[in-house]
Amino acid sequence: MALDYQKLLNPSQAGAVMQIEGPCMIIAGAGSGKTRVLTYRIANLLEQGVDPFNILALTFTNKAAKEMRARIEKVVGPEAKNVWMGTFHSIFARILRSEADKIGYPRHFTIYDTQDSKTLLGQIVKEMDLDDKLYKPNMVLGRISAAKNKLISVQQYLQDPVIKQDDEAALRPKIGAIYQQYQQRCFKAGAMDFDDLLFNTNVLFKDHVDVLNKYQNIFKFVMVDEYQDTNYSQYLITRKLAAKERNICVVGDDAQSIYAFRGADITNILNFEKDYPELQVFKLEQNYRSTKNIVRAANSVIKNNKAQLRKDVFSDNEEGTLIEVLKAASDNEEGKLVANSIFEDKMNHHLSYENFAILYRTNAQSRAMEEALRKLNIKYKIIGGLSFYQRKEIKDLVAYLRLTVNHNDEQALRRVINYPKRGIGDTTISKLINTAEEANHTLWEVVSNANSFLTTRIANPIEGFAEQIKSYAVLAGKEDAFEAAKFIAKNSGMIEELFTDKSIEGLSRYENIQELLNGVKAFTEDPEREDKSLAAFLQDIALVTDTDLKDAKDEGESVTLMTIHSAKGLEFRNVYIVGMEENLFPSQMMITSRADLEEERRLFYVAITRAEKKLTLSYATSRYQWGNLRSCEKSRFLDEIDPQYVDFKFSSGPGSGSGDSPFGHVVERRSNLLPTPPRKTVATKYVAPADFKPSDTSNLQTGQRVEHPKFGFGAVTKLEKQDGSVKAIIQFEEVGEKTLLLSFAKLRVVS
DNA sequence: ATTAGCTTTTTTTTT
DNA sequence: AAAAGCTAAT
Repeated sequence: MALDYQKLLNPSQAGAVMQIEGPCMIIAGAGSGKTRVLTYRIANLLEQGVDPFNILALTFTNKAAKEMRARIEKVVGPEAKNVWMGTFHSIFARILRSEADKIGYPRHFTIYDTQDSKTLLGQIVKEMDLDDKLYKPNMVLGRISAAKNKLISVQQYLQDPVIKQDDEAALRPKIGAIYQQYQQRCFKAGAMDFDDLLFNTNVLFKDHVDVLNKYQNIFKFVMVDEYQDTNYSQYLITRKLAAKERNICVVGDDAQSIYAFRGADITNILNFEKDYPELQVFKLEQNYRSTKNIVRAANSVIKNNKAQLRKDVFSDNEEGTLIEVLKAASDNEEGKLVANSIFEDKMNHHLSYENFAILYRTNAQSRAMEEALRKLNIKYKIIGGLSFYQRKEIKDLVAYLRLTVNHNDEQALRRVINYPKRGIGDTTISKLINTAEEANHTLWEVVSNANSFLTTRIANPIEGFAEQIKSYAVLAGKEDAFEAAKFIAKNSGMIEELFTDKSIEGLSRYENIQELLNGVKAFTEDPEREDKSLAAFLQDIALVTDTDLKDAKDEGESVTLMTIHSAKGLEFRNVYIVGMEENLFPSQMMITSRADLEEERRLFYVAITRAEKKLTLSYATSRYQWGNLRSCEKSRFLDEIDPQYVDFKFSSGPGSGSGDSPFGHVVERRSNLLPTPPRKTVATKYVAPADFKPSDTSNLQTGQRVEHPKFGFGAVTKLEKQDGSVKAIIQFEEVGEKTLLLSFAKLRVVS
């Protein structure tokens, strides 16, 4: 049963789907059906008889991979399961595991997360007696990471005169030495950080041509989604893999490149044609997601960027409503306005909370939103933020598991060697590390033979600990991940430690451990999983982020809260972008260079184009930062939107940063809507008339005239009883029809 | 070696 | 506001 792609797709989409051999680039504007094209393209490959095992599809998030797999499965059936699909990191981690011995790593190497890397760097800086104010882990890691993403090895780093000059000019000449030490320590611990996964894949392909050959023959068709976000290291991997067959198809949108901070290099997409002169290019310019207003507004914003591929994204959808801008007096006020607006829209348009998303630049902004939503009893879910796997208690237990699988995992060992308390303090640990360093042993070798290095008094608890870990390893070799993890949690004393802590946090920590064990159980009970070992479980979670995790246990209808970065690739009917303020969005750290500012603008573009029907932007004129109130200016990005697509009625118009237009003094929308606004020059928080008192509305009748502190005067047109609560539909003079819940609408009956 | 209580620092974004 | 780091007392 062949699919009729011409019918299912528009001409450029169909073109991209039908073109299966040779290099191909799809420039896909936001909402242009990119996933659809990728899905059908793979379906088409399978239909043409390509073996699914010969297709490699690299996506940016696990979630995107999962989604695409599900969609392909719908079209072509279970064969889709065999397509190699995943993130760069997860696919190449898998390959590195099976080829690990070729580059001198253990098969069960640990993947250090960012926290592990930073901790290790901190430790190294301390050991090297360097100034920890000068060599902050964040900064050093950034430098090392940037080097790795450009495939600059330790040796090259130390030899390069330009790098040397740069570091010296920044008064940080020792970065190279730290890099060297860091790599050695990771290697000895049998650990790779995120960047190593890609770096070492390159090493593997460079030093072992036979291995490269093998994978070139496996991956006859290579596809890369979100190509604009790849870095040099990723670029080279795909180029090498595709060198033989030259069947490479990349999909991207330069306007949505938002990961430069992670080494993404936009020139990868801009220069793709140089590598493949026979390249075929398809442009998807029709947006099927959003209204005309939203698409045009987004275009008017991105126009301000200098560096970009020209394309014209357009929409044939309805005109749609104008973009609304809300101005609030504080971050909490902003939360209230947004929560109210969501509630009203849901009621007035009979929507589900699933239709709403609140997007922000930084995770810290979620708090004000959460509070406001909770007050209105609106359910919400937060994507990202502090991930489950970053919680202390989870990291502790995972450290035990990691250490069980890889005894040399230094960070895991240091984390749990004295948790729960075993009387092994900092001095002892330093001693162990020094001994390891001097004798050129790994930390584990010293720990498991403590008696030959230290006095029995101190050595005994240490060897006891080592014996414990060894026994876990024996167990893990026999039992599945769940049995092993359960035993380790109990035997290590962690369960007891947390159970005795009766504080609220202690309780939630205990529950989190249970939750993790449930996760392990689900893992081992998954019938599609062949390898149920503890090692396999750890591989599985090392690269899982919260963004991927959450929707697994969705609890009913709820508003989605997340950063704009996490929102990439998603869409919602109504979108709120909050915190539209200078120094927040664009971020303070991104306003000093043109390139950075342009990335922020692309981020704003991504945010706008998540919305299907309605977009609301909000900002606050003051905000709490580190415990004290700071005043804020509205974002320059607001003024970059072509004003014809914006409804400023609840805010000051464009160009008036400090509110000197006739309506500039309006502080928030309520005050503007009062029938006779007692306008004051000073901002007041609640601007309902001072004498406003809500009446008892339990006997409210249809037809009665009422006053509402926000909406002004109106008449009740209908009353609806609905499981205990009463909804009133009221025709207001100023703002039209609204549906309000009597239980918390403040109404005054006008007699 | 451990802990309580104090001071300092921290907020970009994610695989 | 909260977490992490530090000092002094046990």
